[in-house]
Amino acid sequence: MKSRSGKPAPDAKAPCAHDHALVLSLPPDPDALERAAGLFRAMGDTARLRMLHLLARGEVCVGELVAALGEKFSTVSQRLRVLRSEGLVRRRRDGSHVYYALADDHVKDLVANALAHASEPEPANTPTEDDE
Amino acid sequence: MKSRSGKPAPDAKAPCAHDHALVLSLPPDPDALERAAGLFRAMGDTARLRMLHLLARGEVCVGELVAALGEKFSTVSQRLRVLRSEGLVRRRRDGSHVYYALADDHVKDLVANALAHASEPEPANTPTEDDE
DNA sequence: TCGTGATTTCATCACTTAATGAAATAGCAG
DNA sequence: CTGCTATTTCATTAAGTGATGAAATCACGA
Repeated sequence: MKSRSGKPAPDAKAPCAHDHALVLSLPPDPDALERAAGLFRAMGDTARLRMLHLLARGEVCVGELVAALGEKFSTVSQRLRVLRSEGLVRRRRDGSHVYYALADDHVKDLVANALAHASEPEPANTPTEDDE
Repeated sequence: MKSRSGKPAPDAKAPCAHDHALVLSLPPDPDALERAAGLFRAMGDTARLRMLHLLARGEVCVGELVAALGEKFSTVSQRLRVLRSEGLVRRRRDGSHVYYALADDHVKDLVANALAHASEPEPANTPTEDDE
């Protein structure tokens, strides 16, 4: 009994069923604001973002991440802790190995969104303003 | 050779025309990764995120922001500088007043997305895993 | 030009955060 | 239990970041 209540049922096709316009017109709930900032903060690090990008393909165990990134175990583990504390990644244990993956498609979407945005120069914006 | 290749011309209706799945399957371009992290870093601050949320409704001049947030001019200005350096906000000068607004709908989407995500507890995830 | 309101820049200081080696913990095979 | 591999936790240290007052700009009207 949460969202999709009074809405005219936006069907199940949209990648994200949240009512963005509504959220933005609502008063900024301090708690949600803080959590959202926490999400961004955790993603606001090149190394961590790279990890998220790696995890976007699917489950990867810590050792693989260490190998793939060429970092120390403790470093990778710390980063994973941060990501997990913000609910960005999910953890699964299999024997002596621990597998990590993105928590949900929402995260995948955020990462993809930002990377796509960062990849393109500008979709024809800032027409004639002083820039830089 | 950029995006929107096989897409049937997404016209001006979709909120985001990027091919997310593609971006995630691509090798992590260091440069894009860094810029994306920069975006998140700039948004990863409660105060700045609150400002973005405010700006999501439309143009606001610095003085209004100062009044609305109850902060000092220099503080607000510094935050705006950070947001602008990451291309998150746009600036328009009108006489002695300066108006700020979100750079594009992409930013609006990111903010709304994160706030929506942060507002909901969990879409039925981490069923029986150790949490915390 | 001078004065004033609006906004930005600068230097500084307090606070936060990331990387890291060492030590601890967990799971498993002997 | 012992040893071994996989992973996390801890404490420390180095670097990064935000808020802020003072000074500098900017635009405008007298």
